[in-house]
Amino acid sequence: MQSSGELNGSLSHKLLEYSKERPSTGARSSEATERGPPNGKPSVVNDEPVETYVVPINLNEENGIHPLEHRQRLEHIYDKVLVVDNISLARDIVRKLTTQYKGLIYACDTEVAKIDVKKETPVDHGEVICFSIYSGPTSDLGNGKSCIWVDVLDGGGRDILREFAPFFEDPSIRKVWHNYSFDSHVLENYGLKISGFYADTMHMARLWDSSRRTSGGYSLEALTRDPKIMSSAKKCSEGELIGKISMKTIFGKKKIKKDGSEGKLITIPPVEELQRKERVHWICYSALDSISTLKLFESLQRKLITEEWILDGVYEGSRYDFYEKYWRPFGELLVQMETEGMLVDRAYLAEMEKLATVEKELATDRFRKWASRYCPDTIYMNVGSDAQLRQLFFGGITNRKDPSESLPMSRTFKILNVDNVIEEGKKVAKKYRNITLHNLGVEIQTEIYTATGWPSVSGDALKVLAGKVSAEYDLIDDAYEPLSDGNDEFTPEQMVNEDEEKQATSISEENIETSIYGTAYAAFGEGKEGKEACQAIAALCEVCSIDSLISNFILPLQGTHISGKDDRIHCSLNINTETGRLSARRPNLQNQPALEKDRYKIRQAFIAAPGNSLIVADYGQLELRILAHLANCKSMLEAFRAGGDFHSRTAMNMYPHIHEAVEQKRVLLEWQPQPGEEKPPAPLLKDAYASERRKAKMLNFSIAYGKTPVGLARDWKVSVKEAKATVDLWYKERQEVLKWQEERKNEAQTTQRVHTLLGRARHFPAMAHASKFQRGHIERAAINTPVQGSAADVAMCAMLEISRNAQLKELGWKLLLQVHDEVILEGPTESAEVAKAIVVECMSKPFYGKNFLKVDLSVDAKCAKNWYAAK
DNA sequence: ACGGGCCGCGCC
DNA sequence: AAAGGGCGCGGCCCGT
Repeated sequence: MQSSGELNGSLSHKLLEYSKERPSTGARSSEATERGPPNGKPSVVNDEPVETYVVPINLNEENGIHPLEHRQRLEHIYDKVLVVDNISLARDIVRKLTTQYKGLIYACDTEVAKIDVKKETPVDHGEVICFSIYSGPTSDLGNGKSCIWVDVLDGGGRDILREFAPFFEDPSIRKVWHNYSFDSHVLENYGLKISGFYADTMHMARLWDSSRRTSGGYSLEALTRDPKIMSSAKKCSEGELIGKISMKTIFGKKKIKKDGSEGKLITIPPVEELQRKERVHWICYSALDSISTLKLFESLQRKLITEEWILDGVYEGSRYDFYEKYWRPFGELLVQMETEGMLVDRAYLAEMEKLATVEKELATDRFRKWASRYCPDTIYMNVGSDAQLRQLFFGGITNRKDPSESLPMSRTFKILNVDNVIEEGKKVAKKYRNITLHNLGVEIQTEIYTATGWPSVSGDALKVLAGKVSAEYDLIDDAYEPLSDGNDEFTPEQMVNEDEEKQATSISEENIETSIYGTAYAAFGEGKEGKEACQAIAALCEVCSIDSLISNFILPLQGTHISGKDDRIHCSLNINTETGRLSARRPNLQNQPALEKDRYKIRQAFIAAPGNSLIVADYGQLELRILAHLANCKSMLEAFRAGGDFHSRTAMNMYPHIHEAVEQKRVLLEWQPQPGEEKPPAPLLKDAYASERRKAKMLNFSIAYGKTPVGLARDWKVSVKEAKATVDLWYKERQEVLKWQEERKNEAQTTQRVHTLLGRARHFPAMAHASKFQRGHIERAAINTPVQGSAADVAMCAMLEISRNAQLKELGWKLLLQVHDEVILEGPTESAEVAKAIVVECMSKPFYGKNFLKVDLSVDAKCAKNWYAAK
C-alpha cells in the first residue's frame, strides 16, 4: 500500500474501502486498524504488516504503474525462486541450509490460511500454506536460485514443513522476520520450536521512527516502499523489485455487480485458491515477502548504526547496538509470553455473566419504566445507545462548537425488534422497527461536552444528573458492597469524586435529603418527581457500567478465538506505542477492571494451573521515581530516600503549616504499628490534612502529564488563579522539575525529538507546522514521553532480568504478562516464595543486577492462585 | 452487510 | 475554541 503521507494527504479523497469477501482470510501477519489522535486528522492507518483494506480507486494506475506491469515485474522474481514441492527436494535443501550455508542471515516469511487475523490468536489457529526463505542475491541455494519457496499445501503438508525443523530450530542460524510473533506462532502450531531469532524488522522500524503510526504504518509494504527507509538500500539492478506489492494490487479484482457492470468493491480470492490457480504470481508474491524483508533489514540496520545510542547521558554505541542488546531479546521474550498465555476460569466467567445479566435487566427496566412516563417509546429504547440517551435528555439543544447544528426535538431510531412487536396490519414481527424518542420535556443544564460539541451522556455526566443517590434495587441492593479504599494509586478523576463525597456527606442533617440529588432533581421539578428522576438515572448509570463489564470483559474472555487448545488466553504483546510501552491485543489484557470497581471480580477468573501459583509484582510510583531521577530533583529524591507515604511528604513540602505541624510532632507523616502500640501517638497527616494531601497526590500524578492550571481549575472547580497558585506550591520545592520540563520542551522545539532513559528517541515530525493547540499537545507529550518511556525501559529491563534468571527458569517460573509497571508470572506453588524474592530482586536491580538510578525502585509482590488475590 | 467515525470506558 | 500522557475495544449510527 502507499505510505500514509499519501493517505493523509492528496490521495486521501481517492480512497475507498474494499470488501473483505474472502471466505477464508489469507494472512501473512496480524492486522489492526487504529484510531488517530482524538482531535487529529489522521484517522485510520495500518499498523502492522498486512494487506490493507484501503486502496486507490484507480486500480489501473497505482503509483503510475499498471497492474499488468506489476505482474510482469513480479514475474522476474520467478527465475530466482527454487520451488520446493516434494519431501526429497526439501531434504536436500535443508541439508545445504544447515551445513554449508549455515552462516548466512535468512529472512523468512509464511503465508497462512484459515485464520481471521483481526479476531483470532495465531496460537493454535491458522494453517501455513507456504513459506519463503531468502538470504541475498549471491547465495546459490540450488539450481542457481537464491530464494526458496516451499509448497506446504500441496507439497507434503505438515511433513514437508517438519523437514525444515533443523533449519528453523537451529539457534545458530540467524533468521530475520517481519512481525516474528505471527510467523513464530503459526509455525509452532506444527510442533516446531523456532530458534535463532535475529531481528524483527517491524521492531527495528519502530526503533528508527516511532511516529509512523500516523505517517505510513509499519507494514512490510509501507516500509519497503518508503524511500526514506530504503534510501540506503544497495543500488539494485534494473527492474529488480524491492518493495512488497500488496495482495490486492496483484490479485484484487473488481467485483461484478448483479447487473453485470464493474463495481467499485475489490475482492481477493482465498489464498489457497491463489496458490493453486495463480501459481506463478503467487509464488513470486510470497517470495517477494522474504526478499523485501531482508532488504528492509539491511536498510534499517544501516540506518540504526548511524545513530548514536546515549544511555542515561553516556555514549554506549549505535542504536543498532541498542536493538541487539534490548529489543532483540525483548522481542523474543514477548513471543514466549504470548505462547504461554494466561489460564482463564471459564466456569467462573459464565457464572458472573448470569449474575451481571440479571442485574443489568433489573436496572434497565427501572430506567425505562420511569422514562416512559415522559416518552412512551423509551420502553423499547436501547439504553446503551448514547445517541438515544442524548435525544432524551438534550433533544433540541444546539451544538456548542457549531451553533448552526442542533439536535432535533424528536427523532426516530431503528432498533432491533427484540420484543417482537408486531406492527399494525402486519402478521409477523420484523427484525427491525422504528421508535420515536423526544426530549423528556425538561431543560437540563450540563457542563460536560464531547469533543464534537454535543452534551455528553457518559457515565460521569449521568452521575452529575443523578447525584449520589442509590439506584435502589429491590433485590440486589445490598448484595454488592464496594471494597474499601485500600489502593493508593487513584486517578485524579477518582480523587475529585472522593472530594465530592466528602463535601456531600459533610452537609448538615436537614439538607442531606436534597443535597445528595444531582442536577436532575431540580430539572424534574424537585420533590417526588425529582427524586425519582435521580434514582432512575442512577439506575441508568448501573446499566452502563454493568454493560461495559459484560461486553468488554466477561464475554470476550470466554471466546475461543483468543484462546488455544489448552484453554489459555494468548493475547498479542506489541511494541507499538509512541513511548515504548507495550500494548496488548486480542484480547487487551492490560485493561482488566481494577479491584475496587470490579463488582464481578473479573481478575479472579485469571488463575494458575493446578499445582501452580501466580506471582504479581509491581513497582511503586515508578514514573515519579523516574521523574525524580531524570530531573535530578533534590526534594523528590529525598522524599523517596526517606520512604513512607510519598504524597503526604509532598503535601508537607507544599504547605508550611503542615511542615510546622510535622516538625512539632502534632501530626505524623506515616505510622507503622509497633508491638504494643494500638493507635498512632498523634494524628496521621493523611487524615489531619486530607484535602491538602489529595491535592498534592493529584499534582504528583498530573504534573508529569503536563496538566495545565486550566484543567486543574476545571477539575477542582476553583478559579484558574487558585489552581495556578497550588501548582506553584508544588513547583516551589521542585524547581529542577520545572527546569527539566522546560528543557524537554525546548529539545522538542529545536530538535523535534526527546529521549528516554535508555536512549530511545521519539520524534515529533508535526512540530514544524503545528497549530497552537497541536503545539501544546506536543509539548505535553515531550515532557511525558521521557517519563513514561523511561518507565517502560525499566519495566523491559526488569522482564529481561527475570527471563535471564537461571534459578527462576530451573524452578519452572514463566513470565505471562506485563501491565506497564506490573509483571505476572506462573510457576509451581512449592517454590512461590523463593521465586517471589528473586522477582523482587530482579525488578529492584533491573540493569544486569544493578540499579544505576538515583532512586531506589520499590517493588511490591504477592503470590496467590489468581490475579485478584495476588493484587 | 461491512467498515469508518464517534463516543465512551477499561487500564497504567 | 480546544487546555493531562499512553493504549485497545465495543457499541451505535451512518455511509456505501
